[in-house]
Parts: sequence; structure tokens; C-alpha cells
Amino acid sequence: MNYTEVGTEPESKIDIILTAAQKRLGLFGYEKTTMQEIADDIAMSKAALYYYFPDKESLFKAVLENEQNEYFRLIDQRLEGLKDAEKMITNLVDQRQILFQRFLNLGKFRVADNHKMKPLLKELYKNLREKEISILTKIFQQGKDDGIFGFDTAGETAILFSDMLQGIRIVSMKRLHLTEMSTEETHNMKVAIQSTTKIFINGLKYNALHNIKK
Amino acid sequence: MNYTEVGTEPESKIDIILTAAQKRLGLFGYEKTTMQEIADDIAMSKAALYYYFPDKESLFKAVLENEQNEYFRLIDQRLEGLKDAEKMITNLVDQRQILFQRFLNLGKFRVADNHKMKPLLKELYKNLREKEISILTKIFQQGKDDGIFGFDTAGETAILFSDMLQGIRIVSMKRLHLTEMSTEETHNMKVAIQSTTKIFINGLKYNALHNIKK
DNA sequence: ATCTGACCATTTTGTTTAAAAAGTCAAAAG
DNA sequence: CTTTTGACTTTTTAAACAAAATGGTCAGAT
Repeated sequence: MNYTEVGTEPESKIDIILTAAQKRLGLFGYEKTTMQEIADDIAMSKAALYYYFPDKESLFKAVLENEQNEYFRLIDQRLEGLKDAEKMITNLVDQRQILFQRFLNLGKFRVADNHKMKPLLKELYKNLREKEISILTKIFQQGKDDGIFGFDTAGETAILFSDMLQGIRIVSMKRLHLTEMSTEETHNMKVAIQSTTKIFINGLKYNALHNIKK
Repeated sequence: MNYTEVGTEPESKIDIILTAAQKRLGLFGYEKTTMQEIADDIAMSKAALYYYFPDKESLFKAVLENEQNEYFRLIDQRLEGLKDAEKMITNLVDQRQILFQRFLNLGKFRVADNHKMKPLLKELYKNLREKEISILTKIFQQGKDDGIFGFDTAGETAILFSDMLQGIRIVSMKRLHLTEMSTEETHNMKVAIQSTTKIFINGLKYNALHNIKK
């Protein structure tokens, strides 16, 4: 099209590429998506893609970074205005669950064929974890300042909690077929995570009541 | 040797085979251990192994079942005489950690190359989990009866706790090289598990204090 | 009843070759 | 000057095949 669309922001070329790459990644995963296919999808030459991104990895890294930013944007939005540390935690946990669903659909966790993707994902995941722990640390610290949570250090507690959530997710996943995940199974996982979160929070409350530091 | 050793139980052939298989499994894992090698280790022909075990899988399954039985024997021993539910839980967690170390050395969790072992391990692991949950359920129920724990059902709580422990273990593992595990890293994992256990237990105590069912 | 060497069947591993995909670049288009 | 392209090179994957290794069997020896 040689005219600017009306009533909608003209997407930048980079965004067009990212969107196409995101679709392919979600449908087929990293290895089953070729640069040529992405180029064809948006009526571009493959060489043009390399004008915007130095290599395939950078392109898909950008796609995943987009996803990640969107997640933290939503988290901020959800936590905005909340004063109660417990509510903030449960909200974050819920949102995390939604992100997880998206990443599932996005093929991020298609463990089967992500041999090549691993180094890419590792770095990205590390970043995700760090940011999440940073948010959790603030919330836990606030809960301590308000006198409802008790623990030694907020940072360590945040790490424990984050790892625990991640662990339950993995264990739940392992118990079913990696290819599919029914709504019921998703629900069971959600309940498990919520129940454990509840107990964990109550554990911190117990500590506060009994002046337990560690 | 054609004489019976003095002062020591003459090991049965089956035990000799199992011991050799266990050593190899610990050093090299399932796939990197051949029946021929085991046979050579104990100066036997490969065919003789097949006289005692119908196939490779059965042999290694027997090895792992041995390990598992040993674990539960130690658990029973440790819990014997304990009345306090909290102490029982922490004891079980400690013992579990030791089992995990052994299984690590034994190559059980060498995720890298256990493609073939999976069906075998899956069944065995399911059994381990069920027994463990059964023990945990009893302990939790006792804690509830004693009025120190609060929850809806002991069984569900046991499952949550078991999955949580397993999850933390996996997450800790993932963060380091699969091939090696230093004593420091082992220690960190142990601390993480103990801390989380503490918080979980306190969460149940909190529930008891506040008459929370769910 | 226990064990063996020789044997078979299946899997795994290497090797070669062809196709596909990643990545480059000089030059064209606007 | 920025963006885009077709033609090109290099690297990676896939297929096909042969060779080696391994699991498993069996008649017969001890």
C-alpha cells in the first residue's frame, strides 16, 4: 500500500517485522521459522530484515523483550493504587499466571525444539526474574514496614517466593503432556499456585505475630 | 573364587550384579552403561546377566528400587519416636535432601541424557511421590489433630508441600551446570529448602491460630 | 540350575552429499 | 542519505547409506 492508513498509527517497519516474527514464533517456534518466511509474510526481501536486525537471534530477542515489557507494564497497572502488601502479591501472582499462558501459546516453553533458543532465553529469563524479584522485594519490604510480614531480609524472601512459584509451575507442567494443556489442568495449576501463595503469606504473617526474624 | 568368604555375608549373584550396575549408573548414567561393561566388571558373561534379569531396564529398575527402599527405611528410622509434627517435617526434609544427593551422584537426575530412562523413572518417581505424600499426609493430619496446623485437607496440603519442595529443587538445579554441583551450591539449595519449609509450616500454624480452613 | 560363546536384530554413530537456511554486499530506488 | 533488493557466499540442516556398537536370544557346555 502506498498510502498511510487512516485512523490508526502507522506502524513502524520494525514493528511490522516484530509482529510477523511474533506470529511465526507463536505458531511454529524459533527453529521452524525462517527469515525468508517472515520476509514473505510482510512482502519484504530477506535482506531488508537484515537491515533492521543484525541476525535472527536479535530479531527474536526483540520479540521476547516486547512480551516482557508488556508484562511489567500490566503488573504496574495492576499494582497501581494498591496499599495492601498481601493484595499486591496475589495480584502479581495472578498476572504472572496470565503471562505464563501467553508465553505458552507463544511457544516460549516448547521445550521440545528450543535447542538453539536456549542461550537467548536464558539471558532473557534471568532479566525477567531479576525484575520480578525487585518488585517482590519492594512489596515484601512494605509488608514488613506495615508490620504484617515478618522475615530477616525482604530480598531473600522474594527470591524464595519467586523460585517457589517457578518450581510449582515446572512441576505442574511435568505432570502432563508438554504439547497440550487443557483448561482444567491450567485451572489446577492456578489453584495450586494460589493455595501455596496463601500459605506462604500466612507464614510471613505468623512471623510478624511472633517477632520471628529468620 | 570357589570358597565362601569368611566373616562376611556371601553376596548373592544378584546383589553383585546390582552393585556393579549401581556403580556404573552413578558414574556414567543409564545410556552410557552397557550390559557388556557390567558383565566385564564382575567377570561374568553378558548372557549371564540376562539369566538374572530379563532386560537392561529391569536391571536398572531394580537398582533404583533398592535406593528407594533404603530411603524409606531411613525415613522411618528418623521419624521413629518423634511426636512433634513440625520436627517430623523438618526431619523428613533433611533426609530427602540426602536422598537427593545420592540420586544426583547416582545419575538419576542427569536430565541431559535420560531420554531412554524416562518411562522407567516416571513410574518409579510416581511411586516415590505417592509414598512420600502418604507419609506427609499423616504428619500433617497429626499436626492438625494436635491443633498446631490449620488447613482444609491434609492430603491436598501434603501434595502442595511435596510439589513445592520438588519445584525448588528443580529450579535450584537449573541455575547451575548440569554436570557438576559444588558443595556451596548444594548448601544454598539446602538453605532455600529449609527456609521455605519453615515459612510453609508457619503458614499452617497461622491458619491454626486464626481457625482458617482453606 | 547356572553360565557361555556365537549369533541375530535393532540402534546408534559416522560419513558423505545435497538442499535449505543464515548472512553479506554492491548497487538500485526513492 | 536511508531504505531496499537480487545475486551471492557461507554455514547449518537433512537424507542416505555404511559401519560399529549394543541389546537381546539360544543351543549347548559345565
